[in-house]
Amino acid sequence: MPKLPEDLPECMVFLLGKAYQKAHSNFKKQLKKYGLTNMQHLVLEGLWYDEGMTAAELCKLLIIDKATASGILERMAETGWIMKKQDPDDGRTQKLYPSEKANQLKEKLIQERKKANQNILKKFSVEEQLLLKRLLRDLI
Amino acid sequence: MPKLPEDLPECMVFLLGKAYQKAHSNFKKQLKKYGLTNMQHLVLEGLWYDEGMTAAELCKLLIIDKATASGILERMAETGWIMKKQDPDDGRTQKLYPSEKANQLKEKLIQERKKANQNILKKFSVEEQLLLKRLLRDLI
DNA sequence: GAACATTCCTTTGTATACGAACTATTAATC
DNA sequence: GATTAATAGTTCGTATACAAAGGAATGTTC
Repeated sequence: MPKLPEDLPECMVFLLGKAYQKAHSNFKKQLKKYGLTNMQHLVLEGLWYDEGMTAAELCKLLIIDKATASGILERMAETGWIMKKQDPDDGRTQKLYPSEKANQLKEKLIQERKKANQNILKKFSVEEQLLLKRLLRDLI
Repeated sequence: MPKLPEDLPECMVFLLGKAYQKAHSNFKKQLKKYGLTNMQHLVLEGLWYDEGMTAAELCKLLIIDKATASGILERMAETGWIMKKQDPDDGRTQKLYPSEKANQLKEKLIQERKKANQNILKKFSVEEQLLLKRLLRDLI
C-alpha cells in the first residue's frame, strides 16, 4: 500500500473500496480466460444455488440494483451463459436458467472462486480469517 | 443481509464488494447536498493532503487508474472543485489545486467523512474496529 | 369490474473502473 | 544530437452501479 495521508486510512469507505478493488482485480484476471466478468460469475453462482429465479429474486439475493441487473442479464443471455424464459403464470416475469455451456464449466468456475478466496485469505491466520468474514458480514 | 447460498459468504470478493457497496451508498447520500461524489470527495482529501500534486501522483496516492482519474478531474475542473495548472517545467504535467469553493467547505467535508466512518464502525467494539482496519489494510 | 396501486423489467443519464491505443513531451543512450 | 525508451494525459470501448422515469402486467379495493 502506498503512503497515505495519516487520516485517510481512517476512512472506512476508502479502506473497503481499495480492499475490494484489489480482490476484484485479481479475480477478474482469473476469470478472463472464461470470458466471464466477476458479476457474471456471481450471477451463475446464484442460479446454481436456485435455478429458475426471476431477476427480482436474483437482485435480492445478490444485492444488486434491478437496473444494473437488466444489463448484466441481457449480456449474459446474448453470450449464451444464461437463458431467459417467460413465466406462463406472470407476464411481467422471466425465469433465469444457467446454460449448458455454463453448467459444463460449473465445477471449474466454483474452483476459481475458491482459489481466489484462498489467495485473499492466505496471509491471515485461521482466527483472523474467521474474524474478518464475521466483521464484513456485520457491515452488510 | 438476505439469505445467501451457504457458500457465497465464503466468497471474499462478494463480502468485500457488498460491504463496500453499503458504505459507499451511505456516504453518497451524505455528500449529495454538496453536489460531490465519493471519488470527488476523496480527490479533495488527497489535494488537501498535498496541494499541487500531478494527476499521476494523485493516482498513486489514491490507487486509481489514470484513465479513470482523467474523467473525474475533468468533471471536477468543470464544476469548479479543482484547478488544473500547467507545470512550467514539464509540458506533460498539470498540477492540481483545490478551488476556493472547495477550501471553504473543507472542514465540513472532512467532518462528513468522519461521520461516515463512525456510522460504519459504531456497531463494533474498539478492539474490533482496530482489527478490522488492520485486516483491510493488509488486504490492500 | 373499473380505478388505483404495486410489481417486474427496461431505458436513460451520469459516474466510476480499467485495458488498450494514442499524442505529446521528456529522459536516456549511444 | 538523433534514436529510442519512458512518462503524463487523453480517448475509446466495455462493464458495472444506481437514480429516475416509463411501459406492461398483476393485485387491490371499493
